[in-house]
Amino acid sequence: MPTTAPSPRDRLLETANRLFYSEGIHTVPVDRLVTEAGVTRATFYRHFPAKEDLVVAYLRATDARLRGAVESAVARDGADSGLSGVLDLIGETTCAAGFRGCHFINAAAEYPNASAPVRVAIAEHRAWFQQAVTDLAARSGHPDPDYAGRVLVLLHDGALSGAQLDDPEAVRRTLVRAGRDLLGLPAPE
Amino acid sequence: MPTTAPSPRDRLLETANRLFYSEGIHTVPVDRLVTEAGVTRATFYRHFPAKEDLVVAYLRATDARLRGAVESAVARDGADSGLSGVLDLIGETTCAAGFRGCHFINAAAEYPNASAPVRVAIAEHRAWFQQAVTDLAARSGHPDPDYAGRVLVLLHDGALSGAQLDDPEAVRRTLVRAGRDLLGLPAPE
DNA sequence: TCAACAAGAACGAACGTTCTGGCTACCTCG
DNA sequence: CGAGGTAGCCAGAACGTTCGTTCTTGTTGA
Repeated sequence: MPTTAPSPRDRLLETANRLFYSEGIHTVPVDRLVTEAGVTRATFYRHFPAKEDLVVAYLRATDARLRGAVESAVARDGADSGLSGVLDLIGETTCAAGFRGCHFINAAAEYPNASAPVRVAIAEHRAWFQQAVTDLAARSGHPDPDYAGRVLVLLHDGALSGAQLDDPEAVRRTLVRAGRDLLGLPAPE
Repeated sequence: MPTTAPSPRDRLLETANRLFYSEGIHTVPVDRLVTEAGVTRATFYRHFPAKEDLVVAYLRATDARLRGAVESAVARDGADSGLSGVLDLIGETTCAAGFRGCHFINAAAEYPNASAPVRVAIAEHRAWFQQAVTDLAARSGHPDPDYAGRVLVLLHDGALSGAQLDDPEAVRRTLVRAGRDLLGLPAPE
């Protein structure tokens, strides 16, 4: 039996995630969103006062999904610190089909005003990730976890940009090797 | 005596560089461009058949400027390989006032179609930079210049994204330290 | 009965682009 | 030298389209 159909709001969020990520935000009109989500304009504006509110909701949903993915990757690493799992996760992400860079960096390019709600959501996501990898570095016994965390963020951002514009597989290999070198992790089997 | 006034085309390019970079491309209408450049619409469309042609010209002009900046940084390094100078150049760039990330990565976020002329210009710029730092790594005697070049691009892209969204000075320090670690350069004085 | 939704028309603003008309500088050819 | 043409530019109106947002009406299900 089919599961219950997702609510209009969820369909809008799912459509927003697909279209905003693959085609950009300003280039996707409300028309496309409501058509492909199978809802009417009235329904759209009942759930989101304006298009920008959907953008923020889209980023927050993406943030929640990524937090879950990192948690899983860390858990998969078992007794290890989790840093290796996070490196692998980034590498897998950048090589996935339809990959088009970082949801948040891309959105920031379209919202230059640093105090816009969109930018607040971006800043919150980045602050979480920075803290998460710094904690992992500390847990792994790295002598300078703050530095290690910042390097991981640097490599992460660079990989997400490069994998979209250059050769994704080469970027993935470089990321994993450089991450392990810089963090003092052993080479993979 | 004042130098001769720049041509309408040059004023358009200069205005495009300023506005596109600081506010994004789709968010800046042709109205703003012609008003702030002090030209008329007719003049605009005489030099550029469409807005997208100005975007491409803006990216190519930026590309030329960056090539010159890297050349100067390498030359400043004197007898050294030039890698140190390039690292410092990136660090200075990311901390400059009005910095808003990479011209090319930002533009790519607004032009998802990988075969668009804008994306071609972006690819050409990235191919040049990749080759340039790889050459420098080879000249410095790095045992694996291809790997070193790719790491430098990774760090560069990450720094440009991070400096815009996080603490620029911390990003700069992390970039220089990580770059020197990987390249086996001595720590700065 | 009421709130959520479908369907679609409608609105005002903003967009990229084209057009009309007049002014000025420069080149050409007598 | 000087008349006449040509090309580049200014000023601003105009066009057709698309955008984000609102409104109207009718239907469904709790």
